Amino acid sequence: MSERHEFESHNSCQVLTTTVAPDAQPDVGVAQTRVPSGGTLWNPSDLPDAVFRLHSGRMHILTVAENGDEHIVRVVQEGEIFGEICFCSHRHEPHGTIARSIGASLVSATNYVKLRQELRQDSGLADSIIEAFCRRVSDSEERQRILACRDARERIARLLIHLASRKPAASRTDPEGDVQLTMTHADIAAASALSRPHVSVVMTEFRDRGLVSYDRSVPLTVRVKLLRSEFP
Amino acid sequence: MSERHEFESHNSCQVLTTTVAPDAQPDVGVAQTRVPSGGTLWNPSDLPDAVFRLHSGRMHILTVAENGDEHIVRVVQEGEIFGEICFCSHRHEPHGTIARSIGASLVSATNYVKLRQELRQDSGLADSIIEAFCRRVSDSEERQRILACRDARERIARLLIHLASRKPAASRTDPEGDVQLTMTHADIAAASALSRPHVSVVMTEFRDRGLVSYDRSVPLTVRVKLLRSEFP
DNA sequence: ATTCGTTTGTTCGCTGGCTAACATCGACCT
DNA sequence: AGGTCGATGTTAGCCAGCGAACAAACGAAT
Repeated sequence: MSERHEFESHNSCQVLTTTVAPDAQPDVGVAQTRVPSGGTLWNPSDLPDAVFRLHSGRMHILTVAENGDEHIVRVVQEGEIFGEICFCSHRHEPHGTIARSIGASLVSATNYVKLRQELRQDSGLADSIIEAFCRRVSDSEERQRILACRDARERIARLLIHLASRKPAASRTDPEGDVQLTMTHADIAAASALSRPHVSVVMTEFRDRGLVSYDRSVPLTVRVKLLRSEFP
Repeated sequence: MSERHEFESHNSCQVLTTTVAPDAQPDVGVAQTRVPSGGTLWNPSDLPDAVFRLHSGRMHILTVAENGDEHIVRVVQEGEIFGEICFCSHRHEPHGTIARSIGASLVSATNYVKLRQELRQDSGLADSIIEAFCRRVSDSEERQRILACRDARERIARLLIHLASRKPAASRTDPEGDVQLTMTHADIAAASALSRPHVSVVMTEFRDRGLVSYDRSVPLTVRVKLLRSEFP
């Protein structure tokens, strides 16, 4: 691959690290590696030259700050493609993330040269990757719109609607269209760029108005239709 | 192409509309169409089945609200790929945007079936498209980070740095690293989700502190290094 | 020159959300 | 049981930024 591109930073090409192709076909006849529970598939010092497919299990991609704080960048589900591909001149620098297996996982590995060959043969793979990108960009742009709201109520409402809509249909069995989310007020605060106390205030108000329901030890349920009608 | 994916909305697959592959090789021997100044390449009622390459000129992709308000979604530069590709079940619905030529433009057209064929033959094209996606996601995520800043000064500073960094190196001839941007305070306000008056206040302050320079009829110059040192 | 529209500068009162601080609840451990 | 820890509820004071409103400066059109 050529080195035509000199990105200002490594960010632009790090994107694929966390881009997934949800519906790519599982490879047949490719060697699979077993990662034990809590094991790492790569470390911050590894070079970004590998692409993986998760056949079973679950992986967290996370950054570790100097003080040891961990931040989960992405959760990889079964069947997804993930890994480190780098298109810029920083390709030969380590990437700084960790891929940790939650439970035992089965993965197969390849590299970007092979991936590109596969891309040319398997048009379904290309579709999957392009779709994954489209989803990712669409998600990111929606979050921008949410953060651009100046009203806290609206910001939280839109965030909840967005998160609920993004949940795969399989996990949304409720006939009313209600969706369960497992996140704390602090998580909502972080995602909406609001303070945690104010999130609690607004959420309490939403609960009183019947837009959401939750309690200590009762998970958050979002009444999507109601929220949508109140925040058009 | 299969119709495996049923997106919740049209948004996820509309992304390619405005995704560009900046460094794709110009086609050789492909028929080129001339679009006169102010002419449209597509209209809101057209179906999203075409992909274009802009050989020369400039195009605006914009939405038109009911009241006639226009909103520029993207500016397409020479050499970029753009158009309407749709991977979901909404493929046969019109897309609602207009592509208008700013000055006379020269474009060549294809469709997504051909594009995918080309993808399999021309690995450089795949690189370009993947890189374009990576840039786009990276940009979008940076904007999220900017909007998440609670302090107006920091928000504007980061936005200016971001916009300056995104400008192609060719247009940044200044040895000091200063970058010129052509946008009004209202534009900055829209991009940073702040009120226009407050943007003016902060910008005046920045100018007094020498972080930027501008005046009526003098374009905005961003002193990137200075800004970076003040807002780490 | 005059008019018009657009961009920028500036002020003022108001309020929404922040910070800080603390209380309460429930789960989990031992 | 008690103790610990994280999540949630709640309040008080403060201030950054909003909205509204207006003035000034400039360009373009007539």
